[in-house]
Order: sequence, then structure tokens, then C-alpha cells
Amino acid sequence: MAENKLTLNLDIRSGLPIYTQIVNQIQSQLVNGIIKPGDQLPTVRALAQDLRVNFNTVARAYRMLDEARIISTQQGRGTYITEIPPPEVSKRLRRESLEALTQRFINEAFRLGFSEREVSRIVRDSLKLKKEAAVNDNE
Amino acid sequence: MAENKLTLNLDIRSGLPIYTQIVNQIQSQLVNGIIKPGDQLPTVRALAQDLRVNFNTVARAYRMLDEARIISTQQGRGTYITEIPPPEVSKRLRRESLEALTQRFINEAFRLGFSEREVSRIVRDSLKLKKEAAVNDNE
DNA sequence: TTACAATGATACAATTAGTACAATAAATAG
DNA sequence: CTATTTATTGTACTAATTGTATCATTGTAA
Repeated sequence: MAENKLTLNLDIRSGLPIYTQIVNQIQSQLVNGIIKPGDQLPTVRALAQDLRVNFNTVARAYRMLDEARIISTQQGRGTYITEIPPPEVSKRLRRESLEALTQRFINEAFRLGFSEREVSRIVRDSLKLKKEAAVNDNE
Repeated sequence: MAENKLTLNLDIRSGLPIYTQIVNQIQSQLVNGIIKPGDQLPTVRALAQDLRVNFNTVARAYRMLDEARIISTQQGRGTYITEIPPPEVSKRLRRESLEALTQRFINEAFRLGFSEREVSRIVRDSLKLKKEAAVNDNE
């Protein structure tokens, strides 16, 4: 399918900042299936031109959506809708999915010959890195 | 055996640059024995066409692998997996393959909305179960 | 007025693509 | 069999496209 151009409608009188309106409308279109996971969004410049707005305003909206993990922005490449995080899966399903994921991970690691100690250590280190990165994002 | 065509899967949403994904997957396939020392890799142009990517992107990945002494690229001839990986390379490969595996696991878990604490806990529990199972096997 | 939030301008960095080239191998003419 | 040409392969350099970072400007409310 050819890319349907993303259509957003800004409303001056709403009083909401432009970037908020962009965020809201993209979220809304995602929920309504108008745009789908994996879709590429317009570039910040393209959408900005379309909306006659500075591209930094679009970038700001994209950044917020990125922080909310709704989209993935990649410098030099573009921005894409990410998978929808499980909204209302039951706790049991949630837990089972994590267990299954972890089982696959551990089995694979063992298959590659890594020890329980090695796996344990790298998971701890990787999580720590992840946390530090997240902290830096909030500064 | 005839050369099995190298199969790589790019993931737009991973956020990783294409060249990084190529590097990671080739390393991973080497560690997993899917490709072996001495094997010839596809030409930069062939793989690029296969992945629908510019051949310079593949060339960049190959250059990184070459600098890591994992492959040997030879202008006018092609690129080959290094015959005898130096010990420090195989050690590093081993470690990096575990890191990559762990990164994918953690990213996936986070993407599904699990917290650092939840991931940490389930890995610990799962590893404990694994160890106990192993002990039982030896009885 | 002053403070703050929103938006705009500018410069930058990362990734990928385009073009021309050099090295090697393969094909071919003699 | 050797020399020459042609095709194939990786390399180098540059350009284009994308998001990012920083600061300036504007407008509004206290």
C-alpha cells in the first residue's frame, strides 16, 4: 500500500500547544488504526512544512511520543510507530509472556555455552546500563 | 554443501542502524555455527540488493567486521569469514554475542512494558530453577 | 515588568545514498 | 600460452536526508 499521508488538523483556538495537538492526534490515529505499528511517520521537516510550523515543534512532539515509547525516532533514518505496549492484558498473561520470553533467552544463552553465573552477571550489568540511560534522559 | 544464502532480518523498529544490525547478525550466525570460518559472504552489492539497502551500508558493516578481524574483505575478490579467529577475537565474539542476546531480551521485555525490577526478578528465579533442574539430573 | 512556556532559527551529528575508482579474476584474442 | 580486455568486487569520497541540541524570540500570565 502506498503511504497514506498523515493528516493532522491543528486548532488555533483550542489553546493547546501545537506539539500537544500533534501528540494527541497521532496517538488517536494509532488507537483508531489509521496508522499502525511499523508505519513510518513523516519526517519532522515534512510534517512541519505540512502544518506550517517550525520543525522543532514537530521534533518536540516526536520526542514526547518517543519517550512514551509510542514511536521510535532514529537520527538519519526517520521515525516509526513501535509495537503497541500491551494495554489491558491480564496479569496472568502478562506474567506468562515474560516467563516465556525469559525461558527462551536463558535456553539460548545456555545453548551457546554460557554459565548461569555469566548470564546472571550480564543481565545485571545490562539492566544497570539501561537504568543509567533512563536517568540521563530525565536530566 | 552448497552455500546457503545468508539470511538476515532487519527490524526497522529496533532503533539500531542497518549496518549495526548486519554486524550483529553476522556475528551471531558465526557464533551459532550457521556460517563458518572460510565461508564467503555475499558481495556487498548482492547483500544490499537482498536487503534493499544501499551497498555502502553493507560495505560499512563489512568494514566494521573486518576491523574486528571477524571477516577478511579483499577488493576484487570478495569477503570471507576469517579462517582462524585469534583467541582474543573469539573471546570477544563470545562475550558480544551474549551481550547482544541480552540486549534483545531486555529491550523486548521493556517494550512489553515490564520494569527493570520485574525483569531482574524473573531472570533470577528462572536461573535458580535451571540450576536446581541440573542438580536433579546429576542425582 | 518579569517569568515562563511555546515556538522559531541555526548549527550539528548520524545514517544512508550516489558516483567514480582501484584491485582482482575471468574471458578472449592473438 | 600470453597479453589484453571485460566483468566483478571492494574502497573512497561526497552528497542528501534525517533527527538533535542550543539558544533566541515571542506571547501571555502573574
